Amino acid sequence: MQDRYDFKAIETKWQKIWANEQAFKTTEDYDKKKYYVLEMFPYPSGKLHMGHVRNYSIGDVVARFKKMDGYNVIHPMGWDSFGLPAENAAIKNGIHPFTWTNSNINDMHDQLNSLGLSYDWDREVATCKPDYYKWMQWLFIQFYKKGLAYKKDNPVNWCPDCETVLANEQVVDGCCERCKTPVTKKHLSQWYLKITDYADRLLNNIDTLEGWPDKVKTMQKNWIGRSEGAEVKFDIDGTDKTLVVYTTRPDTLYGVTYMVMAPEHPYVLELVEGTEYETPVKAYIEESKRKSEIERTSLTKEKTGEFIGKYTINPVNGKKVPIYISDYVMMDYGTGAIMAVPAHDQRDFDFAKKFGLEIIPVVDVPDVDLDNLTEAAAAEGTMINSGEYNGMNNKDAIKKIIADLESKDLGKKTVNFKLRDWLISRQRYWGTPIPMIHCEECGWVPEKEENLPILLPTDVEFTGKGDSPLTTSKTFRQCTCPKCGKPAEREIDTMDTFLDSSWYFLRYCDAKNEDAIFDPKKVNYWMSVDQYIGGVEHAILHLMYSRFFQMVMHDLGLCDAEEPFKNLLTQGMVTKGYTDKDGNFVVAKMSKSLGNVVAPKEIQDKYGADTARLFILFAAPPEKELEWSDAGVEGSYRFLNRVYRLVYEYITDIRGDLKVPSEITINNADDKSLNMMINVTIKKVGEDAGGRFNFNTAIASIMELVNEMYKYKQNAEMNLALFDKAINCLLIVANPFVPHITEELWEQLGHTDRLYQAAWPTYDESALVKDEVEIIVQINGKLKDKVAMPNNSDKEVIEEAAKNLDKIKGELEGKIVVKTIVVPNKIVNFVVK
RNA sequence: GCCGGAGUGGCGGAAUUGGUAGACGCAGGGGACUUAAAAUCCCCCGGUAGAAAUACUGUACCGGUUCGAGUCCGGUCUCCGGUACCA
Repeated sequence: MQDRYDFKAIETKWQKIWANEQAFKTTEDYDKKKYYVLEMFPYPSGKLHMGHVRNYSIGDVVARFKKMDGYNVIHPMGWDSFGLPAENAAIKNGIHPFTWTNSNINDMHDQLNSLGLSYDWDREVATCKPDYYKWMQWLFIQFYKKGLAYKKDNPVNWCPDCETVLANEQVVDGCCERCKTPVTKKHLSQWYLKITDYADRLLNNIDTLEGWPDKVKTMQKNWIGRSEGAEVKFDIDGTDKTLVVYTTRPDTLYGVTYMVMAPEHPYVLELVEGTEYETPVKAYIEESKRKSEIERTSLTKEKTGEFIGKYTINPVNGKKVPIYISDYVMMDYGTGAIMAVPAHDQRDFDFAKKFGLEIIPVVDVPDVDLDNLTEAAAAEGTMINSGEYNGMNNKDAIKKIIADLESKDLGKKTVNFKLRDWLISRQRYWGTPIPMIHCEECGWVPEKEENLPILLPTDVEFTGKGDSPLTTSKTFRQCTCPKCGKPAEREIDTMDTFLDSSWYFLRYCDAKNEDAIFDPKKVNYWMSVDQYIGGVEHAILHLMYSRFFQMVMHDLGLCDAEEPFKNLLTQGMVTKGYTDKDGNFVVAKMSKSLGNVVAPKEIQDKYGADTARLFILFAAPPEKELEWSDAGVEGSYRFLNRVYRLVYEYITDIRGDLKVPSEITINNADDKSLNMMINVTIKKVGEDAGGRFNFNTAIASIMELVNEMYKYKQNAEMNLALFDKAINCLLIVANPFVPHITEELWEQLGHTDRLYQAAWPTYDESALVKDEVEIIVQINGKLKDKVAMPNNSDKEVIEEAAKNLDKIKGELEGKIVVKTIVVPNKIVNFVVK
């Protein structure tokens, strides 16, 4: 045999066989328990990176294990194939986005197969293909009919580089999530989905997601940002207007010393018109409009603002307080105006200090000197300076004040959310056309469902400038109104690609259905997804949009499940160390710009896919960061060679032409210990790979089994039947991690069936029981000695044996044993004085 | 600031219910085989003292609960992730 196993030949051989045998094709078997393993589908950039390899290796272990464990496993893959890069390639190289995307899909398909991933390719979907986006359009129309899609003229986030609008969630630190360009505001008429209608449900259901990491749940909760408070009406002195504010601290109403409106507040211009304040106020509004999102929200920013010359009357005590405008108040949260309580809110405090405004404490917070405040006192306390509420705990006062305001029609209890409606229009070509038609007479009308899909036109120009490329089509825009039949115009914007990825997991359940989005029977069998695996960067965007879609589809009667993903595993980043420009060694996420990228192909060529998978799964638990180590890869390769040699030597040298006895007898201590090791490994790997998802420790225990087998082979009297069992078990338990080499060796052993069809072995509980156990002997909790005792010895017997150990005898000499703790099969602890 | 999470050998990491801290691997050291190298196989590998047996010490820091704490509780520090004029 060769020194090193020929991974290239073995891996291509088995990939071909699996494909020919349709090894991982799944059909609905309604009597069988199902398991849905899903990995986030990739954007077909053309090249797989290590993050993909990690994501899909994890998913593949779960899928292969669950299949062996007797589940009807669905493990699909597809392509999130609409999006900007294809369009940019078209602008740059003159290739049509479809051609570019399609060729990338083919490349990536091959790369995925070269990793030996167990996908059912019959369920493949690509969001850019008409058979998929037809149903996307159909779905949009259902949203529209349900009143969940609407068009609104509004200031929107605009990315000048991508030349398109962005949803709130796609603005990160004031910049475009994709290209990092600072986002500006633009006034446009755009389509929105009413995700805010589902805010409470999206929030409340989070607590039912037991299999989700707390981190992700908290991020979603914060993003939804529910707060309870009150709206309070303040009459504006000398006008017939009422300024409504939102506050979470109605208990501080007596501490209001001024009011602030957002510069965009619709009242502002009216209130200053014709007064001496008009000019400075208008200048301030202009200035704040000019500022970018980053400037407006920057941390170090000093408070700015402008008095507008008007006052409000405090409804609780009739006090007159001045009104300011300032950009620290946002128009799109609450009512766009606030009551300012500088004593108890830090932002108001800063503003009051700068503008010399009055500060009145109204809650006596323990350990705070209210007469010399250096910062706002936001904590709980007792009401003061607040008339009839004095002496109450401020938490109780909140309820009382709200009730009193409501009874006098001066305010009401209100719930507010940070979550905004989802802006889904994009001024781009490579996305699903929004199936809406504008008619002069009928307004916006959805396309007739029998006319779907509305295909993307092919006669467009990609200039990268101006409006959506769809405007350049001669045929696309003109149409007739589905309602009245008169000439009308189609919507030329396309959908945010996050819509496409919000329901792909449902389409996998019935990917080829031409008559419906899917068969509910199939979807109800497969859904929810039992295990979803992907990067934590989707914690808010994709995962919340998908939950929203699932709820809507549930409400539309399309499927039973209300939550799409039962369990979620967010895998950590793949990092690698490099030397930065200052000569420091740093570890960072693999990225082209840092030059610390390792291409999967490089590793596969040198060591094979099994080694790549093994290393990635072994080097760290899945949710943690994984630091790439070339030496570690080498080690994984070494291990696979060790396995290969072990099995090969067994076949040629040990078994040879001998017939393996069908009965296994345990003849001696070596046999007993090897047999125990076999059973321990089956148990441990099953628990770690199928339940805890700690693949690193699962692999460690497989390595231990291999070490044990080498020792046995060398030192023990060979028990052929037992060793044969060990060899077979080893291949089965290692198969989910390293499918090619194990499948090959399985065949070499002479099996005529396939390993991918094998059942997970059951372990023998009785084989796990040791005859003799090692008991730890402690004095005052410190380890002093160990003693071997028969399994399940009585407490008294153990204590006696421990006492009689020479070392313990000596230690106990002249001391009084105050107490003795005996934990059977584990420990004896003498407490002495 | 707020909300999460984490701090264990030279390194990645184990220790699942409070019961031998450091499994497994990497790196390192020593040995066997070889003309030699590679590969392979075996042994050692937290710290201090010691030739060794062994003793003491050790899971970021301080304190607590407990017969017993990496694990539980209180406080402190550091790092990572998320988020932020959200009223």
